[in-house]
Amino acid sequence: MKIKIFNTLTKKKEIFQPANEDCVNMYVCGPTVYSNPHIGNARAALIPDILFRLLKKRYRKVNYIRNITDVDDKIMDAAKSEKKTVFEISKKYTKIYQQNMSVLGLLEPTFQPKVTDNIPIIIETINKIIDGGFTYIADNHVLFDTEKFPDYGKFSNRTLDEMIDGVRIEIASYKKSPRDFVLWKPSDKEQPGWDSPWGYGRPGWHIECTSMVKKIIGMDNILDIHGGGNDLIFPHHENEIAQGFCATNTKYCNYWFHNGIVLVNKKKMSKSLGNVILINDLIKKISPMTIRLALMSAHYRQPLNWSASTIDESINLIKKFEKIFNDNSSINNSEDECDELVDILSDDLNTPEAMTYLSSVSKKAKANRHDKKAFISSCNFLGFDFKNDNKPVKETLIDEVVIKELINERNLARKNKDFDKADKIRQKLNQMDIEIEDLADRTVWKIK
RNA sequence: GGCUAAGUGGCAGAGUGGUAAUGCAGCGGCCUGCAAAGCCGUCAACGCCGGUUCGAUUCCGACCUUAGCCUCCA
Repeated sequence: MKIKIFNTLTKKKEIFQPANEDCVNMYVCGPTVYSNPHIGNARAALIPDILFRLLKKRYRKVNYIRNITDVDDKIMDAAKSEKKTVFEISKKYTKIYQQNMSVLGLLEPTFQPKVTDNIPIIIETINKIIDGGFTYIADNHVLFDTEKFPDYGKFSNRTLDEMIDGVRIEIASYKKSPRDFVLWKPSDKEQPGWDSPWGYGRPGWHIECTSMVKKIIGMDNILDIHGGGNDLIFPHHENEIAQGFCATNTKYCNYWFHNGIVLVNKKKMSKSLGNVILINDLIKKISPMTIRLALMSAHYRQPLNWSASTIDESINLIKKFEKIFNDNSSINNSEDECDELVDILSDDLNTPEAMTYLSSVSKKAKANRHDKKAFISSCNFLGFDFKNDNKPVKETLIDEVVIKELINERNLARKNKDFDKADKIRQKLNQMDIEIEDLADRTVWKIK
């Protein structure tokens, strides 16, 4: 089984070959914990989740690292506006993030390092970069000198001239070049900070990832895979590559993958447009597995347009899957008959094709045991969990007793051939957002 | 302005050097008190202009359009 993945570094689809067959290391940029996670955060976590599952199938040991950035100016701003400490804010949103991801059926990463737990290694990494002569100090900041790294810009395919064309950037006066970036910056007494060789301060934006990678995989080892949203290609990952190389004088990472962003009404989500969709809001309306499926409906490198029809189609499909899954729940829950699915996913995580496959095998599942097993084990592999409460949160607010009484009343009316009354009751249930379905021997209901 | 990705039926979305999956919606039918679900059948598409080729939707080039990045961003 060969896993192919599009490598942003080479701009080609490549066969994945880890540095060490016995242990694969993958790092993915996790959230900065300053607000509620949105559907874009979910996509950025779900794609590596699928890749993680695939890698685990193939390799004995996989270290999946997803960081938590818990020091950042945005967190400081949030603390101010919520009138809480930075620590309270980061703790609160870390918890919500992890809960949200777990509800969506994501596996826990092997490591979830926090920046605040890793200040010593960050200082050590900065020291190595300084020792290599790639930095300068200005206005109490330690800055990375991009002039000293000739490959700077290669990854994101940018030159200084192009960037100056952008002109919208306000360049900090202490920078020698606009593209230089901060490794360490000073904090005042009110701000979070740590003592360092360069005074009391805190790490810049990019250095934490590089440092935590190196801490976990070892300073001189090359990372196999690094992922993140494609809006991180520049400057974040460009800067990581520069730092990562300059800290150890070795290649930083072999394979880079980037997921496309989530669009809402064909526009990127942003607070200013007011179109940010939070996981917490979404799970009130639609089930977690519906969200999971919707996020897989587009190929990961394409933008995913989130719209009413995206949701409707996912709801329809997941209903079918759930029904067939539950009808066959006696079949064991292993993942050992999902070879076809694994083949599909091995080709650059083709999740839309995987959904097509699931759809077709779900139809055949009624007829024969082999397809039943393939369907169940494919669902398991993809993390579709219908056993737990796969229901929108609003469902818990509904009074089951009342509904059951109405259904009984209606069935009595049907028995007496009083169809007028039966239809009226169905109408009433409809108004309560309850949809009913008459089966041969009973009536089932669900939330619309 | 520069860079990147993409443009496939009503919508979503695979895929391919020899005219193209699948899902939703639509239409017709079976089933049903009626619905729903299910099943069967069915209509319908490769942005535009050139080039390469026996042949291109697929390769190459120009153009148009859309989105993203170039500033914090998943």
